[in-house]
Amino acid sequence: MAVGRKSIGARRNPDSAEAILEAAEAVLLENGYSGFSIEAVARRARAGKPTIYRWWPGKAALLLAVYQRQKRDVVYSDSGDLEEDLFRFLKSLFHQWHDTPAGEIFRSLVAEAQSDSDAAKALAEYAAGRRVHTGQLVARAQARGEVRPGVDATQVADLVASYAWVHLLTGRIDENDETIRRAVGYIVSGVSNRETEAPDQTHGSP
Amino acid sequence: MAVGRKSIGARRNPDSAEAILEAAEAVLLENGYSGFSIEAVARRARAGKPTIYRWWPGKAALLLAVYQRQKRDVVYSDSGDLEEDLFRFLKSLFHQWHDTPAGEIFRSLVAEAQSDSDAAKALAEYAAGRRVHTGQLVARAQARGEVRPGVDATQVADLVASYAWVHLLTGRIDENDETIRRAVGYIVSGVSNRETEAPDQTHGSP
Amino acid sequence: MAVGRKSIGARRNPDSAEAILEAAEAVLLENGYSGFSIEAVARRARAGKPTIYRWWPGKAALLLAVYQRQKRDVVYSDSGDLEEDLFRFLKSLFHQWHDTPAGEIFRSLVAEAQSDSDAAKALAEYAAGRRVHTGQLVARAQARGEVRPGVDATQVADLVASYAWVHLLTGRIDENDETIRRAVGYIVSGVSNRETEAPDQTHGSP
Amino acid sequence: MAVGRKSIGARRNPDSAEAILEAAEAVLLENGYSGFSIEAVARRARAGKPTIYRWWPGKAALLLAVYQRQKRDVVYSDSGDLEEDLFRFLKSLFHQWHDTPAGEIFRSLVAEAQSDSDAAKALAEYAAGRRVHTGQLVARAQARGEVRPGVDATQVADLVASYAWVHLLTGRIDENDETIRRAVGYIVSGVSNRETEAPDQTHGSP
DNA sequence: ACCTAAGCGAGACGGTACGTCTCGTCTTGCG
DNA sequence: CGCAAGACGAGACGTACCGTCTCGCTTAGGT
Repeated sequence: MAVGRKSIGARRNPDSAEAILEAAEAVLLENGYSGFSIEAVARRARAGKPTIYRWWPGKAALLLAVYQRQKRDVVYSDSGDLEEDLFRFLKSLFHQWHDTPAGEIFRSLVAEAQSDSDAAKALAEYAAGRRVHTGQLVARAQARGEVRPGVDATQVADLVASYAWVHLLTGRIDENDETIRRAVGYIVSGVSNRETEAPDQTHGSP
Repeated sequence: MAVGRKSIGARRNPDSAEAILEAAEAVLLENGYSGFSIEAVARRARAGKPTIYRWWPGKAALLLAVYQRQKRDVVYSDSGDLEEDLFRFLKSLFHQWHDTPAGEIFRSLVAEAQSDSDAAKALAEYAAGRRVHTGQLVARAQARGEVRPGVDATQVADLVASYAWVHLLTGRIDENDETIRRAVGYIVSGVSNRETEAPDQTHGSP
Repeated sequence: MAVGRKSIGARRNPDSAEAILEAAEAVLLENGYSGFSIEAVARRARAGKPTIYRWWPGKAALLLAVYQRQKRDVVYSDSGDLEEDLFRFLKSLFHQWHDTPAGEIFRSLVAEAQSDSDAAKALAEYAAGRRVHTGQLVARAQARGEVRPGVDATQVADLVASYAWVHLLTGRIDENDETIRRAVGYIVSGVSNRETEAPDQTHGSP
Repeated sequence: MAVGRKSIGARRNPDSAEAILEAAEAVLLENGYSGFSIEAVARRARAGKPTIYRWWPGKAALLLAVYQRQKRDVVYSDSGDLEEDLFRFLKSLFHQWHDTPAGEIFRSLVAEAQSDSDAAKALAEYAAGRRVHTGQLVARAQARGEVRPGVDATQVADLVASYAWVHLLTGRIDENDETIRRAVGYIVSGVSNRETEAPDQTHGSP
């Protein structure tokens, strides 16, 4: 906690930016989105409000910066089985959202995006990027013939991501493995090439 | 617009409640969620703030009431084809969200739920209810053998609803028909019983 | 505490009036003037607000009624010595203000009179009446030749009453006897007929 | 009327304080004590409410500040005759209370002091100071042998001030000269050293 | 014996003010 | 020129009372 941080002359002090982001994350974690205010962040960071506004135009931008600062180490496995890959991806994502500030931050960002157009734009761009990224899992499966050729990989990713988002937004990121796997199964078998298979006899065929 | 609305005795005046909900909806539409405040609603409804607080504990509850007041005439068709039914459902939902205040209200409600636990609880309950409801479409298809026996109808509804929610929250409710139909197709064929079918050659191979 | 008090037909129920005045006094005593509100009185008296407003036009009138309801047993002695009579009067008044709700009530009434013209009018009338009344002490002394003929008895009473009021309003009703007696002495010897007397060598010349 | 008043850095802006006090005085004058509210003052001063609360803890403190801001130029003459001095003092005081906002402000302050202990304390201190101050008139007369040695000058001032206060509080500051002079006469001759005099043949002996 | 008139408790109504919070802007003085 | 600091105008928050209104009830007095 940088105490007595001062100006480093006529230029931007990166320590301040860092302290602000850290404080923002801490405030978000401790008091939730409703307690997240520029004032609170400034107080916590021992920074002046103008210093925050100088670097980020407002709450939304700060929130976004906090989210992007999170090092995202979601697993993008390549087991050779799309269903397994997507399951692991969701598990990893839910785990990250559950055990790190990332979930709270992302929730806040989505909320903010509903009233702030800048945040909305940023979120849309971010989401599109993630869809393409996650879509590569599907595209890979498609390349090895696991998925039918005509399938839109990005849209499959959209379905998976939407499932994850809504679980986050409705407080269901502690969903059990079986349920997650089943959901993934519905999607994967919907795009699968293995037509003869009779997948997902959920509760086990004898 | 009831002018000079007064007390009707020692009990709630439905006119006031109605005027407040109407005003809330109007404020939300005109100024968006960020401009939605109890003060603004009171002003618009020509009601005292305490009158609002008497009936709704806060912003979240009012928002929820406004949403529930919306007469929801989403189409739950029964065409005998699940894919068609779900497509029509999504189309109808997107249309309602796009052309009536419902979309803006629901966006606001989801946002509110990220910081207000009452709203979160209410939203969770509401969402669960809708999943069951929409799930009946799937259950019906299951009953007529269109969907495999082991499939969890509610969870299929969850996938469909999640797709819709995220589209709303990321400003994509003007999604084109083909894309929607494709997404539905992925899910439906994933739970379908018609194993021999080669579904969804989306862009049609000649 | 009259429970379940009801209407007694098409006329005022004295029990209600009584209960209201009693409640008003109690509220004033317990919470002071700042906590004295029609709502609080109604609550305490288990009376409807309109019942209060039906009989008293507002806070001021109620306050006045409460004050007048106090049985005032201020001593108007007739010792044959004006100074003694006035001293006893002040002592009695201070004692009453100190040991009964009367003081708090009167303070409140004076305060109310500064913003409410009805209370002001009522207070003025009341004060004028008291001046005349107390003036009789002086007039009696005048009749027996103790006070000079030209002296305005009412005005003397005014001086004495003013002294008392200001002591009440500035929290000095616990003034010690000697001081009170001295003040009275100044006034009385100012109107006295005994010109040869050298009165009130307070701190005693031997 | 300072328009577009802004912050002048991390310290109090005297313009704001001044504007607030001025507005407070104006509100008090125009709407009386009953119309005197922090909101009204803020509105009139084009100031935010927190700016007021930052500098004054509440209504009472603001009222007191407004009163103290009044430049008090009450006449303290030294004619060599105590009766004349006190008469002129009262005349000057009544005139000030009548023709400037001072009277309304002081009335309000006394009223406030009946429900607010801070105001009560401040008023008590102020009043004590004034008694000492006015007492100097008497002490001076005492020094030149006009007043008996044992007399408590402060207490005489108390009598005079009480007379004035109560006249203010009961709307009698337009009292005629003769009456005022007579009242002063009663007090002065009560403490006078001139024992042979037959003062105050008020309505004239032929 | 019925009817009507008024009082009763209750509590909702449209308002205003309270004192606190955060917003985003502004200006200082130090480094 | 960046920085911490914090005051500024603005306005929303949720609560307390204001004085008015209407309800459903009681009861008495006039018919």
